[in-house]
Amino acid sequence: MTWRFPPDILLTGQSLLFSDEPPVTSPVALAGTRTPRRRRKDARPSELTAAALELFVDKGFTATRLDDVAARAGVSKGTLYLYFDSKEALFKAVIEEGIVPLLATAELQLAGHSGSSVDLLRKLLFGWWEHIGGTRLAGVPKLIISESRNFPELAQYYHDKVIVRGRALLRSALQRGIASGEFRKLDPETAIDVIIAPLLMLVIWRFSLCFCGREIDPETYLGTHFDLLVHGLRPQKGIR
Amino acid sequence: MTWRFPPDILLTGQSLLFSDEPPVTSPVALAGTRTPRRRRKDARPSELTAAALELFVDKGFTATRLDDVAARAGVSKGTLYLYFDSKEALFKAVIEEGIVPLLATAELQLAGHSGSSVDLLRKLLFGWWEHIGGTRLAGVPKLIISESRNFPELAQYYHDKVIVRGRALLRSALQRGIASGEFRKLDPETAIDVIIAPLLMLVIWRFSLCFCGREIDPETYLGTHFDLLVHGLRPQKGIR
Amino acid sequence: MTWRFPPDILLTGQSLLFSDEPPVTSPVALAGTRTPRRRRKDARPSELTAAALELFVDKGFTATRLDDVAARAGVSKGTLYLYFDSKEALFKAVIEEGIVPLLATAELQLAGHSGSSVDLLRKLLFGWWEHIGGTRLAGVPKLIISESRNFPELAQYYHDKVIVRGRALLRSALQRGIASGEFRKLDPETAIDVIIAPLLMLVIWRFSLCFCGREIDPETYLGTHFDLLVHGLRPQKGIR
Amino acid sequence: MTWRFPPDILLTGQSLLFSDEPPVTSPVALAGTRTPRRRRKDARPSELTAAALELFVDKGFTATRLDDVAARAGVSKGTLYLYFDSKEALFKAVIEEGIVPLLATAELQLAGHSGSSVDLLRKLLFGWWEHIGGTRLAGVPKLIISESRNFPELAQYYHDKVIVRGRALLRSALQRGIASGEFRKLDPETAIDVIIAPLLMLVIWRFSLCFCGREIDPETYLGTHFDLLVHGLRPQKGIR
DNA sequence: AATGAATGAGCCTTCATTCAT
DNA sequence: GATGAATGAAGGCTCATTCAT
Repeated sequence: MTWRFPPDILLTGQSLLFSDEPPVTSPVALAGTRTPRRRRKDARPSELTAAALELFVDKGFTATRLDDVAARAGVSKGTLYLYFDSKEALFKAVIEEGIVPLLATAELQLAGHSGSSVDLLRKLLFGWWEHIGGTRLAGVPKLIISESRNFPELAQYYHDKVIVRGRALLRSALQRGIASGEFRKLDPETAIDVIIAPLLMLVIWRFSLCFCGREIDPETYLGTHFDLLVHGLRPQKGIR
Repeated sequence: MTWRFPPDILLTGQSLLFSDEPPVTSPVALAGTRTPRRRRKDARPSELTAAALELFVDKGFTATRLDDVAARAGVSKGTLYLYFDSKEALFKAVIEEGIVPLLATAELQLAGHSGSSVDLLRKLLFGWWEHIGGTRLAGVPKLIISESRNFPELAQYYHDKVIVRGRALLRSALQRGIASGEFRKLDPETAIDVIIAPLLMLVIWRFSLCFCGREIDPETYLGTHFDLLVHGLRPQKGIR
Repeated sequence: MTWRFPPDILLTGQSLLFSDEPPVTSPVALAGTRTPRRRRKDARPSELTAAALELFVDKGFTATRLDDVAARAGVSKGTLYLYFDSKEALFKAVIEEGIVPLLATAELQLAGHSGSSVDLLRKLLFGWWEHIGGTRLAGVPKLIISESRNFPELAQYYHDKVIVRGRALLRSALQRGIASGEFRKLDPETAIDVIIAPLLMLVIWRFSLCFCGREIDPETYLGTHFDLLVHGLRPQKGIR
Repeated sequence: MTWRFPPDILLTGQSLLFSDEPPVTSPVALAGTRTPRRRRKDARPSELTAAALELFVDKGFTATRLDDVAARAGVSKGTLYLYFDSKEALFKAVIEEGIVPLLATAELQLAGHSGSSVDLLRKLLFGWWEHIGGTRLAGVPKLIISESRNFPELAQYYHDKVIVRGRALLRSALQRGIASGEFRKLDPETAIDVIIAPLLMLVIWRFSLCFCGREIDPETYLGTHFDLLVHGLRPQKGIR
C-alpha cells in the first residue's frame, strides 16, 4: 500500500494547515474583508469543523443548519461565531482542514515507489479508494461540485490545492510508464481526466444517487476500470 | 397533481428550451416594463421551465428564488403557481421537459443503426455531446447530483426516467459488439459505469469547476476517452 | 304545524328581498361606498349565493375560496365579480337571501294561531327545528357568530332583520300565555333569551362540535328543553 | 412537540393572563422603541399567549396575524417560534393555559361543598360567570365554535379537556339533587345540555353580537336562567 | 470564553381581484 | 355577458446572525 493517511487524523479534524502561521497570510483570510474580531486561531476547535463536515456532506451547505452543527459539536450556536465569521467561513475551513492535509502526506510517501508502472497505477487507484473514496471524506468532492457555483472562490481553492496536486501524482505515474514503454504514447492530461472520472463518479454515486435501486460494488467497479485502463494504455496497433 | 403541462407539449420530443430563437420574441414582451396580461397559456410552461433551468443550473435548487424565475420569465410570481404546484414540481418539470424527450428521440434513431459496433459507440458518445453534454441541458445532471440528498424522490425519478434508459442504449451497443466479436467479453453493467463516468465528469467540469483556470477541450477529451475505450474493449490476450 | 316555509324556496336561493326595489335603497348598498359598475341586480344568479352558502357554512368565510364557490356554481371565477363587488358583498348577499325570507313568511302564517299558549310554544320550537335548525340553513347562525367580529355591520344587519323579528314571535307567545294565566309573570325579554339559547346551542353543536364523540339527539334534546320550560313557566309558589 | 412551556407554569393553576397588573410593567418595556433583548424566558410564554388570546378572541384564528401577536407582546415574530412550533400550537396553548387550570381549581373547590343542591347549582353557575363567563376567557368558547370546522383536532382537544370536565361538575350536582329528592328525575345528560346552553349564549352574545344595540344584563339573565331552572327541576305533578 | 434568547430579513405559497379577449 | 390567465400583496415559517449576560 502506498498512501499512508492515518484516517483518525482526518476525522478528528486536527488541522495540519492552520497551526502557527501568522493569521493574515493564511488562506482563511480570503474568507472576507472584515477581520475586526480577534479569534484564537490556534485553538480553533476542530470539533466544530468535524461536525460541520459531517452535516455538509450529508445535507449540503444550504440545508445544513448551524443549530445542528452546534448541537453535534456539543456547543452553543453562539460559540460558532467565536471561531468563524460566518457560515461561509466555516464551510471554507471545513474544506481546507478536511482534504488538503491528505495530499501533502501522500506526496511525501509516494515519492519512493519502485516497481512497474502498472503496479503504481494500481496502488494509486486502490489506495485512493481505501483512504478517501471509501471514507466519509469522499463527500467533499460532491460538496464542492454542488456548491461551487455559489462559492467560486472555494472551487478555485479546491482546484489549486487538491485537483492540481492530485493530477500531478497521476501524471508522474503515466509519464513513467510511457518512458519505460509500458504505456503507449498519449496526451497525459486528457488521459488523467479519463482516469479520474470514474473515481469521481464512484463518490457521486455513493453520495448522490445512492437512493436509486441500483448498487455499485466498488471493488468490482474499480477492478473493471483498472482492467479497461491497462488494456487501453497498452502499446498496440491502433484500431482504426 | 404535480405537473399541469398540456401533455402534447411534452410528447413532441423536441426541446423547446434550446431553439435558436431568443425565448421571448413577441413585441409585447420586449416593451421593457411589465407587460400586460398576455393570453398564451400554451407557450407559458416552456418559458417558465426554460427560465427555471437557467437559474437552477446556475445557483442550485435551494438558492434559486421563485421571484427570480418569474422575473426571468417575465411574469409575476403567482403565475408560476398556475402551472406548477410547487417549487419542487417545477424542478421536476424542468427535468422532464429538458431530458426525457431527447432520450426518446435517441432511442428511435439508434434503433435503425447499421454498421460496426464501434461506429455505434462513437455515434452514441458524440451524439450525447452534441445534444446534451455540449448544451445548457448538461447542467441537469449536475443539478441532480447536487440536490439528490435533499430531494431523493427527484433522484429516483431521474434514475428511472433518464439513467436507466441511457444505460440501456449503451448496453445494447456493448452486447452487440460482444456478440459480433468486436468487443471482448466483460460485465456490461460495470463497463457502462466506466463509459458513462467521463461524460459525467465533463459536465461537472463545465458546470462546477469552470471557474478554475484549466480548460478542457471537450472534443479532445471525448476523443481520448473513445480511443482508450475502443482499445480497452478490443479482444486481446489479457495483460496479467 | 304552524310555520310554512316551502323548504325548496329557501335552498334555491330565490330572493324574496331583492326583487324590484331601486338599487340604492336596498341593504346591499351598504356593502361599500363604491358603486361604479352597473350590475343586473334583478338577474343576480341565486346559484352563486346558493353555492356560497354551502361553502361558507361548511368551511367558514375566510377558508372558503372563491374558486370553489365558482366551481360549485359552475361558472368562472370572474363571473362572481359581475354580480358581487367583493367576497364580503357575496357574504352579505348570502345571509340576506338565506334567512330573511323565512321570517317574513313565518310572521304572516303565525298570526292566525288559535289554541293554548303551551301548544303555541311547542309549535314554535319544533317548527323551528323542522324548517331551520334541522336543515342546512342552521349553519347561518354559526356563520354569523364566527364572523361577526370581522363583519360587525353584518352582525347588526342580522340582529335587526332576524333576531329582532324572531324574538318578537316568542314574545307574543309568552305574553299571550302570561295574559291568559297559563304562564307565571316574568320578564319576557330575559325569558326569551333563555328559550332561544338551547336552540342556538343545538345548531352550534351540529356545526361546530360535531367532531366530538358525543352525539346529541335533537328530538330528545328539544323535548327536554320544552319540558323544563313548561315546568318553569308554570305558575306556582316561588321556590325561594 | 407542539408546546414548549416550562411545565411548572402550566400547573400553578392560576391564570397569568388576567392579573390586575398591566401585562408589561418593566420600565424597559415602556421605553417605547423596540426594547433590547430581555432575558426572561420564563415569563415569555404567558405574555405570548396573553397577547394571542386577545387577538384570537377579537379577530378569530385565521384573521390573526402572528406579526400582530408578536407586536402586541412586544417581541419579534421569530420569538414566537422559540416557544411554539406553529400558529396552531400557539392556539392550543392559549386554550390550555387559559381554561384548564380553572377547571382544576373548580373541581377542588366543589368537592368540599356542603349544603343544598340548589345552592350547589347556584354556586356553579355564578362561579362560572365570575371566573370565566365574565372575563376575557369567555372568548375561548366562541373561538372554538368559530374555528372547529377548520381545526377539528382542536375542537376534540377542547371537548376532552374542557367540555367533558365541565359537564362532570354539573352532572354530580344534578345527581346529588335527584338522589336527595330536591330535583325530579330526568336524564342528566340532556339536562346538562339545557343548563349549559344559556351560558354559551351569554358568551356568544358578549363576543359576537355585542355590536347590536341590545344589551344583556348578565346578572339578570343568569338569575332568570337559574330561576327557570330551579322551577323546572323541582319535583311536581307533570304538566301533560 | 461561552451562552442562548432574540432578531428580522427573506422565501414559498395562497388567493382575492383585475382585465384583455 | 363570460372567461380565465395574470397579478401582487400578504402571511406563516426558517435560520443566519447578534449581543447582553
